[in-house]
Amino acid sequence: MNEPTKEQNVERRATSRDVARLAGVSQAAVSFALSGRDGVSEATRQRVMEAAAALDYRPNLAARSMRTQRTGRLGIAMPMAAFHPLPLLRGATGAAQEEGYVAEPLVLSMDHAEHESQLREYIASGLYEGLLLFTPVRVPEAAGPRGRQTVILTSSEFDDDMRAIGEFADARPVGTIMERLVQMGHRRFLHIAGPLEYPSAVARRDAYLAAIEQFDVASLGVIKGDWTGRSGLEAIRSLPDNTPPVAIIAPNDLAATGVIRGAHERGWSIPGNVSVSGWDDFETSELQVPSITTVHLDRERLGAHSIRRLIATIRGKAIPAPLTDLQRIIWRESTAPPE
Amino acid sequence: MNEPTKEQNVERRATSRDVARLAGVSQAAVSFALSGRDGVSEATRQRVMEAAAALDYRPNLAARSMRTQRTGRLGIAMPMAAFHPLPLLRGATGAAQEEGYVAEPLVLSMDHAEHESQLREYIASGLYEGLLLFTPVRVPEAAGPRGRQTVILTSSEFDDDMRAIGEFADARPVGTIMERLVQMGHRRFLHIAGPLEYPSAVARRDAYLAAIEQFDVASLGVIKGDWTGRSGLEAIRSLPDNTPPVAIIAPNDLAATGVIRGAHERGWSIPGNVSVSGWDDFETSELQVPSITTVHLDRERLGAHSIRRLIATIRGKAIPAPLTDLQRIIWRESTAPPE
DNA sequence: CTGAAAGCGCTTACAG
DNA sequence: CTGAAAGCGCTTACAG
Repeated sequence: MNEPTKEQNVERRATSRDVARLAGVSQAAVSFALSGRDGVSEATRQRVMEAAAALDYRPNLAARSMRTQRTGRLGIAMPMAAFHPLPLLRGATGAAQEEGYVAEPLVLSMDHAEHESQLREYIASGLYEGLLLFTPVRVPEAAGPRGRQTVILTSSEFDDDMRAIGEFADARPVGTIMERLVQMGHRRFLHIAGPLEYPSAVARRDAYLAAIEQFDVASLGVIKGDWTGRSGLEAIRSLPDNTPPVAIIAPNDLAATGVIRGAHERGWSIPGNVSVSGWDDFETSELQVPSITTVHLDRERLGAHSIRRLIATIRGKAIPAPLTDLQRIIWRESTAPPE
Repeated sequence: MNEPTKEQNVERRATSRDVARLAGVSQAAVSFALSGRDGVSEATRQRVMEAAAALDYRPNLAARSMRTQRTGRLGIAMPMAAFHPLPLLRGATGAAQEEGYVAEPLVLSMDHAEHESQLREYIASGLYEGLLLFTPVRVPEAAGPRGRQTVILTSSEFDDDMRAIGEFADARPVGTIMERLVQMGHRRFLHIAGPLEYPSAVARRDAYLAAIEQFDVASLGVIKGDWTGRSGLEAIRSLPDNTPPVAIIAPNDLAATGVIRGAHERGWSIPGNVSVSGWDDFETSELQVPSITTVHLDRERLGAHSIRRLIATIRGKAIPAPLTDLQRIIWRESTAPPE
């Protein structure tokens, strides 16, 4: 541990005082100019900007945080099993930075049962002004430190947000996929649902049931799964031997991969006897045999939008308009007319 | 923007002063007791601990950072294309927290050419005491702010670290896999290498070549790939029609998936005509048909160890002993005796 | 529009 | 072993 005063000898990072000195103005003027506040002449603002650039000045976040009583930090809670978290994180951190925040992922354990206590701890730490939750956990109100609330946005709110575009906006690709499959000649469907704690899983199941009704086709059932590949495999194993050709709507590409394996086990051809669609567009999905029809999600935009929504909530400003065209269906070999 | 003094009215988070008051000691005693430093009696220490617990006291990190002139932040730079980043992040953040640091991922763009400038920016920001680099980028010395160095640990150092266990420790599974394949009857091998900017790709290629020599078998070549599935697909397409049964060592499961698709295209059976091994143990790998023989990596332990190594370097302390048993070969359907 | 000053919460050298 | 004090760099109310 060095004594800080010693380090004064070393060349140190420029402070707002240094900028003020170089620009020939007061430290207050620097602060006002840099934050874009009124009360400083254009000429002064200009000189401050130049001085700041010349010194490569960057505000000390710790000092700002202490003075403003805000941490400037946002947490993004996601279960360790999350798929493709990096694009979402990149979108989120980029959008956060534009607004002067730092966003960091809070990786929750594999065991879903531990999520609530982990989240409580993050809230209690008081480190985060806001939390984005990509796990369906009920968080206690006012679990934060006394006197400072942590703003929490849950994935169900995103789902609601997306749904706002139209009915089942988030799950709309389900209907679109089924419509096309019906056009191909499919008359029998099966849905493997995700865990129903996830609003997105509920929305997709509801979209599935709505499409069954709308297109007047048969549903062989809705099997409750859990996003895993095993749930897809088990679903196929549970079908009777005399199952006729069927189109399966799986909750993601992993479960779809399990479905394909299960069909192989039973000697059913894909897509001849069984068509299957996934969700998420894994990197392997376009290469597997058969390649998997899936729904691609623009995670980077979703991350950026979610953070902007969180920041708007923190600041009490208007919520940004919901995103459109976030999802895209990719047709591949795992779906075809029934034989 | 609220005026901070107003918030004094609201119930606020306990400070070290509050703890001192409750424990009936000085603020200095609280600081000393909590940091475990000498110069405070056991009885005092006890009272401080109790008071801190009663008030749910947590030190204000911004204030500490300002006083100590340290940010307490570590960055983990990883390309957006990284596989399974969350377990590694969880291991890293957990280990960082134990040492009083906060570790955050810095997600670099898809375009490798941008990595260097992105890293320069992170270093120049002065926000990070240390950086862990999971991208093979040469970073300029002393790119950090004047007077405070950012400690940087690159993935090549991890590779070196792992290799310290024995020759090619990191790549040792390559030799083990090939030995077993030779025992199965394989005499012809092919290696698809990862991009050779990655020390791990070089190590695996070298391990491959060493095994070819050691077991006195034929190598059909080393094809330079880039971790993508396409590189596996292209590798197969480039082989002549009369290619005899061969065992392929792919750089990861994604490339192995490409190999399998390529073999299908050409009408070659897997694993009859072509055996293939991957690396990384994707979630889909055990479910694909055929399931993929692979190398599983304990990313959580790797993340924790890498961070401990970084912190030890920052503090000028002894580097922790290298990890063993970080990798595990998983034998699956994609490898079998040649037909 | 500017300058001088206060204070966020912490750690640590210093005097007792 | 304790207490009083300084100071990290910032933002902002206040007086001019």
